[in-house]
Amino acid sequence: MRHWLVKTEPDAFSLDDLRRESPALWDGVRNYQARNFLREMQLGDVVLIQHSSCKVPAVVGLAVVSELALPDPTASDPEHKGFDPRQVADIDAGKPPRWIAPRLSYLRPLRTTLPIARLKARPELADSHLVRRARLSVMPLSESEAACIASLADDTLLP
DNA sequence: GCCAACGTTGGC
DNA sequence: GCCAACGTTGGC
Repeated sequence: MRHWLVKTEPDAFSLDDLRRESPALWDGVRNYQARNFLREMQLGDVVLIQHSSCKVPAVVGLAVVSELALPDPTASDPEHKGFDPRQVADIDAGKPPRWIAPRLSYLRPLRTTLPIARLKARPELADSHLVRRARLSVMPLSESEAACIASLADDTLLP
């Protein structure tokens, strides 16, 4: 079982929104590195939800991967902001969809929410994607990184 | 709202 | 295939 971290803007879709709408399609990813990580997700993997572009950016809760990478419907919708005509072309050509979305099921809030600033200060996380890769919206956590976060959050990070 | 750190686009 | 211009993300 792997741990992942995903970012979401709470004004658009918060952890509470996920709780109410669980399970929810995690759509809208339009970055190839993030997409590749979405492809690697396995059923039962635990996903840390991080609120971004808000007052206190922080890891706030947990979800679990409950359905694997589906074609992202928002990429096929011309009315949608994330529309990408190449998605339609891929599907018409019988190719794997360019943009995908897993389904995530709400688990729980962290007992202790973890502001990003606090995580960035931790030497154990200095080499993590979280600290090193700006703007990446989906990333894996190593076992040691997950253990560090589990300790800080006073949570097992287990389903 | 600023701006650094990216990723993407398109002319050549 | 290079790279300048441009757009976006997201912490601060």
